[in-house]
Amino acid sequence: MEYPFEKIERKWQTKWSEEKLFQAKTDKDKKKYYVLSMFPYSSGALHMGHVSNYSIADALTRYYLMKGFNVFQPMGYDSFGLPAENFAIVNNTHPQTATEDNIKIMRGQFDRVGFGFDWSKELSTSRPDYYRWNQWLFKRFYDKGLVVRKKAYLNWCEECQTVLANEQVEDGSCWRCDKQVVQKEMEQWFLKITDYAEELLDFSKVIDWPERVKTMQTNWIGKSVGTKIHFPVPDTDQVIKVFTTRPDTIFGCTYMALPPEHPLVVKWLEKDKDKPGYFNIKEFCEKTINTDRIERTSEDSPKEGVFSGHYCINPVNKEKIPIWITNYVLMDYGTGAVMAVPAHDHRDFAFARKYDLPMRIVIQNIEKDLDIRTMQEAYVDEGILVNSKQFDGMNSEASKKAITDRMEQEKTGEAAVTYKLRDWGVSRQRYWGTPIPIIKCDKCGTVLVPDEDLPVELPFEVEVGKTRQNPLTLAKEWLNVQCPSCGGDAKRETDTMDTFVDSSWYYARFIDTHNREEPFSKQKADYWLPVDQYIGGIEHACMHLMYARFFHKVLRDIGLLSSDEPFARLLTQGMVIKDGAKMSKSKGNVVEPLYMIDRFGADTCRVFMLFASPPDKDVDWNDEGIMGAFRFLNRLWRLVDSNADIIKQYAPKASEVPDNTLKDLRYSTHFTIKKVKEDIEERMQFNTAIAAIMEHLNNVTALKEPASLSENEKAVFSEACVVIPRILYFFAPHLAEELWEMCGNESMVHEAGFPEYCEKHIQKDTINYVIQIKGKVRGRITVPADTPDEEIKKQALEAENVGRYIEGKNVKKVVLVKGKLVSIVI
RNA sequence: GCGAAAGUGGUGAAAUGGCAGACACGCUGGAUUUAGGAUCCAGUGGGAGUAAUCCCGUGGGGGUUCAAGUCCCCCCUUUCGCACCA
Repeated sequence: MEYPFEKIERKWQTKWSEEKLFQAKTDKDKKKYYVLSMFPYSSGALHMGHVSNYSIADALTRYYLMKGFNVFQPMGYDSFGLPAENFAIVNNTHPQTATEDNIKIMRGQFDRVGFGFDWSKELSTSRPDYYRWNQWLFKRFYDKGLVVRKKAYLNWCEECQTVLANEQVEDGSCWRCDKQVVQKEMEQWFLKITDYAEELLDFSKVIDWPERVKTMQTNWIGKSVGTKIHFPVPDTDQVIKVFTTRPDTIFGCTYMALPPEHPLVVKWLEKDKDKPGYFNIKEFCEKTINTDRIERTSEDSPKEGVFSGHYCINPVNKEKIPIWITNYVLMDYGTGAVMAVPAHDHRDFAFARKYDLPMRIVIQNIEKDLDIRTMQEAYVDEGILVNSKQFDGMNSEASKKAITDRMEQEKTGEAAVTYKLRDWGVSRQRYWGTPIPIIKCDKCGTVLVPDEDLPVELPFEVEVGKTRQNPLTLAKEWLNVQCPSCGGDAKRETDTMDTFVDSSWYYARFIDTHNREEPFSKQKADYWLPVDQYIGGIEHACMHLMYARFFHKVLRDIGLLSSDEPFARLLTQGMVIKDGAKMSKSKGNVVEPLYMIDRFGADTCRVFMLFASPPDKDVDWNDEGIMGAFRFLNRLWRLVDSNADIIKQYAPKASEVPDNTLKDLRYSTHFTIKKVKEDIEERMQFNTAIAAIMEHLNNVTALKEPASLSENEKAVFSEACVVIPRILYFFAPHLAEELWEMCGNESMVHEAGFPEYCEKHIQKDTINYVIQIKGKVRGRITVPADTPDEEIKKQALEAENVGRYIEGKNVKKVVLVKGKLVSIVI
């Protein structure tokens, strides 16, 4: 009843594996196509999102394989990280054991779906032969000055007991466990991604990335161009530098705003103990620093502050202005100081009104004169300068440059650029990650582990989860080492690397997984990279994808490869949705891929996932929907199964048959080839390609009793059937191979290549024209394809049902759209 | 608040400015019996009509055009991202 998918799928999976079909070899004479799906976390189970993602990638892999490309589609596991450690704690096992077990399970599941992965290049980031190169690269970054150790206020997750990068904080909560993140001052290792901020803004070297992702990264990097202005503190050698995008408002600056973390404020807190108001200031600073970051930086939290008792000098007019300590200035943006211009900035306005600080209008609105006494809000738009001495009368735009130029001459300021992007803190206070290859020696300070001592392996014998502490700090044998420099007693760095380091260059390791001498050979990198098509979820737009671009550029700059970008084309695939929500255990709407494969086969699952919606949109899973895909494959099976003899005998003869035999079916055959090719290559839209194949199958099965056809007709029928495996291969590869064999072929489908269509079979000799009158369809005619334009128009005017609309009316114009319609204007 | 994307039948969705709803699900009626989540046939946006045919219809309102789901302007809704960024 149902086609024997289980037997078929096992048979062809074995065959592909035996033939090493997907094992890629570096071959300069062949055009390469590197397809990569974001590798999964080693959770131990594939979910529908994976099946959807990998079905897209596999379709492309097999399509380009058929087209004769040297395709490469590797797979591996992102296997370091907190969940494994937490799992191990709960289940009283070891993260390594749990991870390796999970990988075995997942590999088994992958095999069931039959994806064309090159398993000879498999990697797993938690294995020393991978993470030793994390350490090696960390050292190269260090040598280049891209690793720094800084003290900073960092996002700390109490639940996970670790620091998080800004990118890993979502709405103030940990991206892993959802617990509120707190601020904690710590010393950390940072990678200087900000050194590459400018280049990361440049997307000219990628071929095709979604605009959305480019915009998200651009906003995240947050470049702004402005001026740095120096405000000296009288009677000291202190200078407060501020960054502003509005130097045109400098004459309106009536106070200086500093955050409590500002070094000057910290200094004052130490030495001003006897000054009046000290207690107040100290209390305010402590309260503000301890306020939750989200609460403090939320736009609608009230602006508060306290006068510091100190003043500074506005360099343009030498005015003495008070310095306020405030809760609305951030230490880690710009210079950590703001020149407050209440008349022209919303925040400063609110603050000045609250504390009754002076305001001065220096930008006049061209349309409506501003008046301090009546202003309800700051005027933040640009305008004409007033109260600005020699700059009066200039417009904002011109004055920005003029004022900055003047400051540069007087050495009181300079043009400057700042970014929102912060350096990437990579230290994690947890066990299950790459050890940072650093030794701390009391005598020599920070010493790098020599290359020949890499990898620094994670000690296996640790007490994971016994305390809240990082187990590495308790692993005495591992922790205590000799300093490589002086030979004295020293200790290892116990922080491990953020797992995003692992995924920042794995696409490059894949091309040379087993290289023991270097992370990958440059020669191979220059052939295989960049990845031609990268596929994964949008959630990585500002994290993984940006880190990987950063890494790639550094790899280039240290001479390991030559390309500028890691991923030439990026597809962000949608999520799998069920009952209006993302599948998740907590919602109880999870569909297990293995259950579906058991019931309907891997091919049906793939076809359904690809058919349900275009790849970049969410897929709506519904249990009825998959039946449609299953019925389609069954109908196809029955067609070939019951006509195999005819197809075997007559398929080779199709090209010799007169063109007019079963013309419509022939048209369907060749048109479908064209449609599938264009949908994949030009639009990467698999749902319409599959719909076209379904439609073609409907056309073929509309022909009843093929056995009673004439010889020529049998040949055309056979051609129509035998083409299907070749255009279905990348969606339902197992069934396609089987059908192809049933049709009498000994080769595998990809060897036959993607079929060519014949232009002459998709030419129609009669054409249907729609006749529109005032934009509405009022009739139709069928004319021979070679009918002259004038004749078509003439016939259109005479057509049935048209007469009653144009009778007695003046026909002003007749528009002919060749091959489509005639529009009559009356 | 700022920015981006989207809004089409009962459902998932199709439509280089050119017949809106391909393909599929679901549903209705019929055939068949092997009673399976089977197969086959017919129908299926709303309304009027025996029918030919006609009217209405792509979130709402304007506009451009012989012709608009598609292009332009305004508005509404939803989703996503950013959010005191000086």
